[in-house]
Amino acid sequence: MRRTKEQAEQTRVAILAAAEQLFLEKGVSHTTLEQIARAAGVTRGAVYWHFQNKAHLFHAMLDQVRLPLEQLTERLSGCGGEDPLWALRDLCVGAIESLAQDDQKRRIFTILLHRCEFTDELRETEQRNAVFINQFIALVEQLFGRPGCLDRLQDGVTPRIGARSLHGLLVGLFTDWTRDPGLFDPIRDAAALFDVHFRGLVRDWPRRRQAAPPTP
Amino acid sequence: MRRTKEQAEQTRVAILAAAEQLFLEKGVSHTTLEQIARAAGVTRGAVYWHFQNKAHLFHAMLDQVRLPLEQLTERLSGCGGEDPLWALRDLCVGAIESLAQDDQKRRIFTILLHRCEFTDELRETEQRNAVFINQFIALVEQLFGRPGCLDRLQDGVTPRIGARSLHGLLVGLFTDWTRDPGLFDPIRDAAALFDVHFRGLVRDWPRRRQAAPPTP
DNA sequence: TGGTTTACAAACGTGAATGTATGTAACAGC
DNA sequence: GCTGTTACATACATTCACGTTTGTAAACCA
Repeated sequence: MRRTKEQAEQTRVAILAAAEQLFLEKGVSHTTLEQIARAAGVTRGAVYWHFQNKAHLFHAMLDQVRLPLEQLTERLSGCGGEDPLWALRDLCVGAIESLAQDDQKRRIFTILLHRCEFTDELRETEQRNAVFINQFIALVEQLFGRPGCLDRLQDGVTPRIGARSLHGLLVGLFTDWTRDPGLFDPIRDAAALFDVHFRGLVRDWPRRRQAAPPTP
Repeated sequence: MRRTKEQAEQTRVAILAAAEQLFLEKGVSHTTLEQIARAAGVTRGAVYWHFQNKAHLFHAMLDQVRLPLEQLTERLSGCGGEDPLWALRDLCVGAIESLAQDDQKRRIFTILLHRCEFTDELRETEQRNAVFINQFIALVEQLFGRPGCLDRLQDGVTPRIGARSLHGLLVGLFTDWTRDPGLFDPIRDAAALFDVHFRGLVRDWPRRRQAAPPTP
């Protein structure tokens, strides 16, 4: 019984959703395509029609969340008139907060950090991941090196060290919270968790964001 | 051809070493006991004699590094006459530095962070891991709350937030460096990476460790 | 409206990994 | 020196997941 194009797309997302759930519960390599198909209400035939194999399915799943994330990061390099250090801080805080608000993001990051092994078959996914991370670090490092920022860094903090420590904190908080969502409350605590670090990075880091200067 | 007791122990460590190497290369669930056995120069019979199954083998492998780690952490709660904040800082720096010095530790942590999925069969391992992490966080939180420390924390930094952010940084640096050992040099950079954070945590964090007061 | 292609379902063949059961030679104790 | 046990090797049975192939009804198009 052939479906219409919309129905086909519907089963595609059903497969993706089922995979997401099962990967989260049982781990990527312990989840079989048969289980995914059954959970999506189809057979393995449908899975193999929409995706080449499990690795491609996994890749497609990650794309749902990586693409918007990359856009968000690129926005930093533009960074209009406002303080780029505050923009960076807001980006970090927002990233943690969004974990609590966006259930799909939470699931997918939990899978990425705790439920998959980066081995040969996922090597390509790992590479793209590494590229994104390196771009982020390079961007932050370059941001810290800007004339308006560099002189605001604490003594002894180089752009290189600052970028790497900040990314470490970001990744660590992602890892910790996805492992145990009870460890802290993203909405309430994210700002404080990063402000600790920014106070170590930036001289005279304000305790609270000062009001924006009135735009004439 | 039965072996003597020492020889038997020798094959046991050979199996553990082979598993360590293969888990690192191919991921835990993508490594078969047959491959481990061949790499160790034995057959699956030997593996099943020494270990109940792959999960128990994995568990035994982790014990090689977790047990000394737990001792190290517990030493913090004692924390003799010296400044407990500096002791904590040294513990963190030393943890990162030891990654570069101890190859086995580096391999096992890489496996833990990037080459295994915490699923049903490793649930027990995951639990013990979580217990250790929670103990570490609780210990740091309690340390920050001590009379001699609490008043040295920066305004707005609670023991709760301080402990969680510090652990986040620690985990993130582990994760980042095991993913890409070229990202920074543990020996050269570990101190700077943590000092950024400690400056955000503690008031008047010294740029360099001042000489210890002369012991009378 | 008839042929073509789509979107799957069902069936097939295959290799591989697991756990267990059995065999066996040598060590360790008496 | 005999025996029970150890430290494995070998053989076996079973299950399971994968990839491919074939079948098919319905949608899409001319």
